[in-house]
Amino acid sequence: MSKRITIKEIAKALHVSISTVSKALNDSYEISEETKKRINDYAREHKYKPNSLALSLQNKRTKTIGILIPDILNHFFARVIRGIEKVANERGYNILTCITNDSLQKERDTIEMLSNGTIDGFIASLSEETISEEDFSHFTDVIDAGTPVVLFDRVHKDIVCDKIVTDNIKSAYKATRYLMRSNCKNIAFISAIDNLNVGQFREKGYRKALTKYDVPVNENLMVRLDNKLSLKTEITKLLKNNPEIDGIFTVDEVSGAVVMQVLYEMKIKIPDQISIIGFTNGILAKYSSPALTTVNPFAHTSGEIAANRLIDKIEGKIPHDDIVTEIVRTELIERDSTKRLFIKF
Amino acid sequence: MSKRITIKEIAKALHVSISTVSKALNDSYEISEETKKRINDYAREHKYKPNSLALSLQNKRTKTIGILIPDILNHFFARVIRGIEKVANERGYNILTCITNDSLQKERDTIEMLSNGTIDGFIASLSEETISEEDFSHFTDVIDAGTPVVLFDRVHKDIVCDKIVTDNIKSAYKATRYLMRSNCKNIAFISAIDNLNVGQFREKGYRKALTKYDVPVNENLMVRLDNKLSLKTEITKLLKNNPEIDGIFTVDEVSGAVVMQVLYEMKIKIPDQISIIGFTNGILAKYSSPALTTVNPFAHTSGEIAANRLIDKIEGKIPHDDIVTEIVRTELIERDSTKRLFIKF
DNA sequence: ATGAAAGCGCTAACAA
DNA sequence: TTGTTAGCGCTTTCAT
Repeated sequence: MSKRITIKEIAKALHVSISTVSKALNDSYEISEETKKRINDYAREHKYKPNSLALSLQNKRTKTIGILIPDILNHFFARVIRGIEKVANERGYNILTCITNDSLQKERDTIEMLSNGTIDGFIASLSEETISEEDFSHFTDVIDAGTPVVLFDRVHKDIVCDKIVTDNIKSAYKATRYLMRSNCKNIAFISAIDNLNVGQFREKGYRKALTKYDVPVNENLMVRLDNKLSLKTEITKLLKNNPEIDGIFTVDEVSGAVVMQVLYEMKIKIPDQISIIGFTNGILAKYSSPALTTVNPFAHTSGEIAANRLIDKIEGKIPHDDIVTEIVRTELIERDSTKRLFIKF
Repeated sequence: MSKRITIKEIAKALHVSISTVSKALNDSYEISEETKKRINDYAREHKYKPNSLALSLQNKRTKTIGILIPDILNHFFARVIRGIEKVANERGYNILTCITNDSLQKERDTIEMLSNGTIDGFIASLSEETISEEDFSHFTDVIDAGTPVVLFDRVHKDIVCDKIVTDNIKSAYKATRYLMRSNCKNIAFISAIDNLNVGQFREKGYRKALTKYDVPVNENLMVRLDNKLSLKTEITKLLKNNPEIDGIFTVDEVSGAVVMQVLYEMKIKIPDQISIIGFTNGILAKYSSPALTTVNPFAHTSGEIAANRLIDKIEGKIPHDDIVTEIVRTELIERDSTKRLFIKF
């Protein structure tokens, strides 16, 4: 790799000892201004860069944090990464992004691979498989070993660590209520993430809102899938079989878009005939036709919070046993797939 | 950080020397089977993991590659990362993802930060600012220092290194030709990336196709912007002023979606009245209503090629001065925003 | 077959 | 104010 100059070479060139150079470079009070200047000048001139590996080996910290996300094509995760990246950067940390591809094995391997001094801590969102298999030993192991871990979005109660989650129930509740207030009487529920607890929380919020306003929950109006494979078919079926539907709440990014595609094909007018609210404020929502009203989960903020929390732990600013679950609020972004309301949301 | 067991501790516990342990763990022929077994058993039992920092310091290689991308929310880049991640992983490398946010300074800082032993090589796509400022010293410096660099998508001729690029001219040519073959007579061109060379190549392809088929280029039918700020306004203006438009070729992901939004608002039928072909096969294209016919740049493949190339260089399988520019072909994905053609594309 | 010692690049306690 | 030395965790000659 690069033929960089080392402290040793500077020492030799300037006829001083290695430690003098080290101290001078670190602006130690022990070294005379004159020597400091000589050394620093020489260092600058020869583009000296401390070897971070050696530093890390010494300090027992690498100033990098490992991020584990199930999928980088998911807009929510991508935004979270951005948030993490931002504060990591501000606080002098690098991020090491790893994609688990929703595989338990990959998640395990990655953690294994990185917890040998490569990273100071993890920020992770659990893979689908991990959640369904309920195997968390790889996480509990590193946590037990003293590595700080912050989980976000897809978390699990059996993993004891800091967590950053979206206020799923409440946002789903509000979204559903919004549809009711805009006069929808038959509100469908569509999920392609029924296998994830976040999906179930959103369902809970949906049910809660209906119940609260004395609307009986109609199970026929609910599509609950574990993936997007049969999404289009199921949605089409739902709409064909239930022409009374006048509102739809979708709990994942893709479902919203697919609903709009089906409605487009069926030539159903949005929001005149059917109103839609989606979840996740990604490009899909923003750039759809019409633009989709959606719950915005503040992904960027979540990332920032997670990073700050983790770094605080790493740097010992927060004791290890101080464990919290932070709930990040959401907002509803009103666009053109719902009728405008003039009462406060 | 984690209180892992070290080679030294194993040595002490088993009353052997450090080097014996090291050799045993590396399955050296010098060590007796019996000792090896004792040591390996003990290591396994105590979950010994070699400290990768120490290894890297020793070997002068870290087995991590740094990725620099302008924006993670861009679907193309996200897919490239996936491709890189895949082969990196297969070949035992980690990836360190850094987002430059299209800032020259950030790009410079990141390279600076990582080229001190943290990474073995870079895979990068230039930031907008870097391209417009034409300041590449940070790249040439690391390249001169011997660090392998592979550039992809947004590259520049003044940086001498391996490059992986999409066949922009040809794909734009084909897309435009496709529109002509589907009987479009007045094909508009829309770009929100006029500041990038990739955008200009696509424009070149568009012009080339028209010229080739003796259609005069009408500059009034071209919208060329440096960003998406006024995109919607300009597109609306374009369509209002030029009702003869019956085909649109957009060269970036967002433009395609915005065109569809405008068309939706203007109640223009796709593809009956206007056909559209977009660029970048992201979710936006796949899930729009109607689904967008688009040029698919094989982002994942590009990532794989870049990673393989870089690792080959790192591992010395390819000499440093063997420099290539790999052109990755594209495909046209026919969906519902264009009329079906029955002649081969 | 095993171990002592040097060294990767750096810091820091201690000596001078 | 400057230098010596040990050590971070590991590999690798070179003895033994």
